[in-house]
Amino acid sequence: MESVFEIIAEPNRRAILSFLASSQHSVGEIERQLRMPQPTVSKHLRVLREAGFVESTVDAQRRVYRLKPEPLQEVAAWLAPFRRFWSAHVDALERHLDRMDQSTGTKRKTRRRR
Amino acid sequence: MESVFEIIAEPNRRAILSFLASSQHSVGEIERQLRMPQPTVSKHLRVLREAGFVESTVDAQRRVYRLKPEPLQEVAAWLAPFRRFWSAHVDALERHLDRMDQSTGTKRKTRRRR
DNA sequence: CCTGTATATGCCTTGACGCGCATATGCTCC
DNA sequence: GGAGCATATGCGCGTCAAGGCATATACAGG
Repeated sequence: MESVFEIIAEPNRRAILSFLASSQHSVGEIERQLRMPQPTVSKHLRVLREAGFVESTVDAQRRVYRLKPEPLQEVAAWLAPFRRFWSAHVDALERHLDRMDQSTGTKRKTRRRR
Repeated sequence: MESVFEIIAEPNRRAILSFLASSQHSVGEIERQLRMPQPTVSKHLRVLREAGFVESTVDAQRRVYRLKPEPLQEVAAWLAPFRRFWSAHVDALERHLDRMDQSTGTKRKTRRRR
């Protein structure tokens, strides 16, 4: 689990990050908001913390987690070179994002009959 | 292998994408440039193709692959909400990226100053 | 057709990771 | 200092994806 990309490959971790984007939260708040078992939350937070995505401060028995920007900026940095490329394709994107809201079924049937 | 994030979690696939960002290339060119076995290249290209990251056209026996923008834009879309949050932390980023230059092989030559 | 080249696919093994569950650690307050 | 809450960690299991290798398909030219 070294690269930032592997870290954000996990849906629950992305959910945690998005939740923390609004403001900082305790473990319990994350647990309730995202409806995942507490050990799961703690484990993901550990991964995120060790990768530098979040940091925590202690408030009595609670631990409050907040975002750290660097790793996500690293993702953005990798993404940047592609931006030039897609400026030409802007409207194709909008159609794409619209389409994939409900369909997660990524099954393509490239049967070539003619 | 459903989400775009899992797709780009694989280093070889990111390498292929980055290579294709410059221009389109055949499978053999990718194979030689990135020095990976041909079946590996084909398998990753299959994944990328089915996820909509690339498309191919046939040129005699060759298959020429080129980028499609939508999935990467999807990543950018997920990343967008965090951007507001970073703006405060800009210089912390530069330090971070500077530090990880030699570990990841990402090229960066930004000089910090104060 | 047959050979060589370019690309794709199938099978197998291996290793990593996420989860559930139980349990441990830590802190607060009475 | 003991009870109770908040969070962390250890363990075992199932799953799934990546790599290596062999092989299959497709196409071009002699």
